[in-house]
Amino acid sequence: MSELDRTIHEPARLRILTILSGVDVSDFNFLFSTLGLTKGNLSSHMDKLEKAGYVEVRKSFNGRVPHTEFVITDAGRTALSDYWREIDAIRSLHGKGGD
Amino acid sequence: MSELDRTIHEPARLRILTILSGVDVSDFNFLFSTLGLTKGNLSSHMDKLEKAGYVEVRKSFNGRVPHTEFVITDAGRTALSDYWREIDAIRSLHGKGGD
DNA sequence: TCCCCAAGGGTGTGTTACAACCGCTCGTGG
DNA sequence: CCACGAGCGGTTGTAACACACCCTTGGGGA
Repeated sequence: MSELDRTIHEPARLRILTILSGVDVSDFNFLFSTLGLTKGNLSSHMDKLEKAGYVEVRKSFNGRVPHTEFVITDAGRTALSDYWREIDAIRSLHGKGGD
Repeated sequence: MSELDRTIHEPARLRILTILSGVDVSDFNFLFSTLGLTKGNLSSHMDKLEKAGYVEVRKSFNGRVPHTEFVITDAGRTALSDYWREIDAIRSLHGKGGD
């Protein structure tokens, strides 16, 4: 009965990871405006994802303006697809006998 | 950006509701042994599901032995399928542009 | 030139919510 | 009288989210 990965299960992070799994790279502002989180909140979610090893954070400079980009890691991809597998497993609990 | 129903999103309750959606009726002991939760924990989850109107609790007596059964309500079924719809929506965020 | 403000990208704090566990209870059957 | 079914209540710990604030840079106006 492997438990769902709580790092991923949180809706905000699930959205983030799923988005990242579909693009090569995404920047702070895109996620910020897409997700409707506060910057602080987004920042701490990204922090958590980075600490879990699911995303790589790339800080660059556009001239002198800091620019933060995020890339999903292999571990992140793996964890995400495991997560979806788990979700599907739960979904298919529908139909078990139990009376 | 409708938010996921947190009542359902909790893994234990997601499993419970999904199981209930596939059987006519399920009793306390079945869920207890299936899910591997403590009784107190299971009880409080069921309480939350009942308060949300997602399950109906049927307390009967087998002779004099209390027997508790749970049935998913229409509201529960609706909320659950909405939930799966939402999950699918998130899942399909995969593929949005954002560079 | 100086001033001020906005925007990018955060940090730190506090509140609120809630999951999970434990111990207790209360009734019943053996 | 002991165990079991079923559940309640309290506690603990953690986490999300908001909010307020910070620092830096770029740009506009007087």
